[in-house]
Amino acid sequence: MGKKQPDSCGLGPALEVIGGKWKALLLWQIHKAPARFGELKRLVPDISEKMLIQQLREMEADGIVHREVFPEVPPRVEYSITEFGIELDNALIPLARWGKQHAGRSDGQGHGKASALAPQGL
Amino acid sequence: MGKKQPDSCGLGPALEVIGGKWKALLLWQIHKAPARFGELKRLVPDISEKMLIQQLREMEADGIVHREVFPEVPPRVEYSITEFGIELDNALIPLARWGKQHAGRSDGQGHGKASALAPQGL
DNA sequence: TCAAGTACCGACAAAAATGTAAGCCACCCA
DNA sequence: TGGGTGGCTTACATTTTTGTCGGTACTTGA
Repeated sequence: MGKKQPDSCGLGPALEVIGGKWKALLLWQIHKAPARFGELKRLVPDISEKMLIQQLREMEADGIVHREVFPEVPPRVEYSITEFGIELDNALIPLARWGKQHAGRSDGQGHGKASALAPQGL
Repeated sequence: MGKKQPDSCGLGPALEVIGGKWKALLLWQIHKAPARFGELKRLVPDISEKMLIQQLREMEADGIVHREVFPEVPPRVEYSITEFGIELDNALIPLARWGKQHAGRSDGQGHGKASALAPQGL
């Protein structure tokens, strides 16, 4: 256990970092422009606050977004993409392109399991 | 609902196709060489037969792998990668590279949720 | 006849991811 | 004093995903 198999590519770590229902979308938004909590909430209306904060925290822990608190009044927290996040974003471009090109083959629904992993407008 | 948001990249469809715990690993194996059911079971020992067949079926439905039955005795079923699958594979290369390069920053564990999405030796 | 191999199917259950709803704290405005 | 905003936190429930285990149909070999 914990042992890597000899034939491993780097997809495991990568999918851990952008996998799930929201991360890619959030990275995409934050990449377009830094945004504050409430702003992201508006940009991605279907996400719950719990998920939003949770994903943001994980992305911060993974070093792909940066969180900055401005001790103003009213309080302001801004999330921005890091260098590391930009690299990830670039690495995602070909994949996004593939998805875009070939979206809509057996589209509409895939095979009845379209909700938990990456739905929305990604 | 079901309406696409104006600012959508192609990651949604793509992540539906290779997201989850096993698909990337399976695609990776099948890409290296066509393989039969039992062979894949041996190559990816931790997957259950149910998951194996389920993922293979979905990947077949998504057009990234091809399933061919040889009416021999004993029966033989071979899974191979399609053109479409190869394109996906290529689109995954940068992501894999990113993951490989940066695996092991806060590694060992990410943030306590390392099992369901892409674990193993990807 | 019995065991073993191949490629599955399907009921059920555990685990993981996501959602809901309520509340907290600090501050402003009226 | 009450209500509103911003950025959260927490407990609990639901949905999705994955796993376990047993069974099927066929055939070869002992």
